Amino acid sequence: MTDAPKPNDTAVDALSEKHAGQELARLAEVLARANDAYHTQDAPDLTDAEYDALKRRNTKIETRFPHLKRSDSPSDQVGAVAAAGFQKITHAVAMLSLWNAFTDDDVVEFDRAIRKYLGLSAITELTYTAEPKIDGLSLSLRYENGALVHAATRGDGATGENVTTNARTIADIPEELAGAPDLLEVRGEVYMSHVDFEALNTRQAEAGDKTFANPRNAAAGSLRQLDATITAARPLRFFAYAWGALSQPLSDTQLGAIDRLAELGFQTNPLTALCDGPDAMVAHFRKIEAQRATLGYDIDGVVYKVNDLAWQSRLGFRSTTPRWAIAHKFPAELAWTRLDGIDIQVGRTGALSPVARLHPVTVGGVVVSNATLHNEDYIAGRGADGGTIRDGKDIRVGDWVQVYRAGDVIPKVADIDLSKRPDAAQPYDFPETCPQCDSPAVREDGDAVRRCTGGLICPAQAIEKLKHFVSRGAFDIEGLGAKQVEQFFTDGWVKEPAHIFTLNARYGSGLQQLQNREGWGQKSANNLFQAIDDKRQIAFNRLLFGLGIRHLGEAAAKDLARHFVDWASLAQTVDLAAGEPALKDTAKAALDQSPGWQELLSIDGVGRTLVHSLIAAFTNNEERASFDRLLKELDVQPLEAASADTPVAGKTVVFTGSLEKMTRAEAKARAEALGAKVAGSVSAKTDLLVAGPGAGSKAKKAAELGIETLDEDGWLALINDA
DNA sequence: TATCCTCGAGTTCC
DNA sequence: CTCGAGGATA
Repeated sequence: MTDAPKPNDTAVDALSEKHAGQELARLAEVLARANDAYHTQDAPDLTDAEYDALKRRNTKIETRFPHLKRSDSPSDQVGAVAAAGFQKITHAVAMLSLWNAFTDDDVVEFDRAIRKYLGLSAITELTYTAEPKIDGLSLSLRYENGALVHAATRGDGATGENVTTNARTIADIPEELAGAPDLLEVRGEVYMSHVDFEALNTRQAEAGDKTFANPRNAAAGSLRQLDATITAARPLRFFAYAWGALSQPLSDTQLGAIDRLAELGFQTNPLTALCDGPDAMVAHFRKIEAQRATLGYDIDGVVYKVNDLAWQSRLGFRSTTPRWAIAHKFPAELAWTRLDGIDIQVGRTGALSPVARLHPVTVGGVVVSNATLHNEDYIAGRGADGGTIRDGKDIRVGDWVQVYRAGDVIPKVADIDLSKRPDAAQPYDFPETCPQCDSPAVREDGDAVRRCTGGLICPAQAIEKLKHFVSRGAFDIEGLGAKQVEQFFTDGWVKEPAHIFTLNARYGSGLQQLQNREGWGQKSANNLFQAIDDKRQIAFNRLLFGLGIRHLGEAAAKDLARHFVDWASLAQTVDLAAGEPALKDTAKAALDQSPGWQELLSIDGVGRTLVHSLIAAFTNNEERASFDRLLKELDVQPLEAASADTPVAGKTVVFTGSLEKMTRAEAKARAEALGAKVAGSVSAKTDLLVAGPGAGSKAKKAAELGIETLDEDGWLALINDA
């Protein structure tokens, strides 16, 4: 496959405009035929490498003659896949992201919060490691009995892509480890040095291939090559800085563990230091910042971690980040450019979101042409950022604006140069009707966003709702992403979720024929129908989340699914509540008159706003009918099991009195990590009371209700089995 | 009632 | 990733 016929690259430069047009037509035809062969038969007529080479040639001609790009250009094909892509790997231990610090005060606050959580006094010794945060992409390497068995990208943190073959080509990644634990997952960053990046771009340019915007993209692009021989030719490097699953600890300190990784043969960062507190951490940060330009590779900050691993494990994790680490980021890069226009996007809930169309400008190594403008007040210079960053100046089309990438990702407007404001520039007039459906767009009292009132009449809302329905946390149908949903909607095939499940019956044969030219063949159509059928069995919480009811997110969907078991009982209770007067406050006798509301509000995490929203959705005839049509197609399963198999899973625990071996926050977090629910007061629903010294009324009440009660040691003994 | 924390919704670029 | 708002808590 590697010695596929090379397209004649020099010829592209020599191509006349006329011949370029003909060549694009030829490539469109050849690639379409290849796609068709790939999707409809099991025997592709081109190898992957040949296919890639032709596609690259096509892109190259399009880059040279942009106006010749065809409407059926192979570069825009939806279903066109050159190869199957990478397999998924589920991380044994999730790869989390880090909480960020932007100021010195944030670092002091980090230290303070940790001391508070652990119950340490201000003078107890607490040291941290500080190391540069490499701007690359994280990788997890799994070694069994000293041999590398697989390498996975971070992905969404829970599941990544299997890039083992590619990782093996990186010199810094050992194939074998001597003296390592039987099981060891090493985590670190794949990156590219500045010199290697420049050289690679020069080579790419000479070969007529695309160049990379920055070393990070070059590293990411190189690691995710389907052809490992390409990865091997790219100068990637690797720094190890953490670990996942282990059969035995590497050390009892963070620094010790890093040293151990170095002994095992990994590169570790030489600027890693031990700091005895916030002052030393900030000092090290300044030192690294001063060396930033001469390091030879990109970094975007400094990472601090609690050095003592026993303390790390006591601190544990918030939902997506560890409590024992933080990334201190360098100030964001800024760039000036012109604001060419303001467009309004309409979201799933009807929210009108203004987006800045910018004259393209490079910020932090990436070309930015859009930026979020949040909402009406933000443009007018009111609201949080408006006041503090740009002194309340309003944003006008034609302005010179300074942009930055918040958290190095989301482009935002930081400032405006009033001296360059065109005389004709007018304050932005925020639309009061939906730009998509002309329905009135209203702002409710105290609300920052203006919303289209069109509901499902509004095509934008309908499409966004469908995209949400097929999204990852909801139905997650393979092969049916945002692009496909949008296409099906415009074609009139799928107007609501139920239509996805009747697609085959209604358009099965039509789909196979009609879509042939657009990248769908019989094979991919069959795959899609199979993927859809696979999701007819769906967990109740995923269904609820997928419906796209306002304020009903992933967490609330789980809470409801846990309480109601099935659709019918939820619907019954919501219908009941709909017939009752809305509850204004929960402490009144009115509760007894509104059993529906009472039941819903009794669910932890469900408040009045969500109940209103549920009632609105269930009493809307159109929406209710569409729910019913959908349910006919589905086989709804109970809530997905959480961390089962712990002694306290699913139990409601209450802590009272003073705890001596851990703080309250710590106890709560540990209990929740084990699948328990922590409540504040004892009721009939309480399963277990943990009472420390000084327990008062709660212990008494628990005794009256006959609830099991443990002291702190008893609790620790119980959970330590887990 | 005020304060803290978590969740939901929206966004960009690769 | 960030902001705003909802919900829990003191």
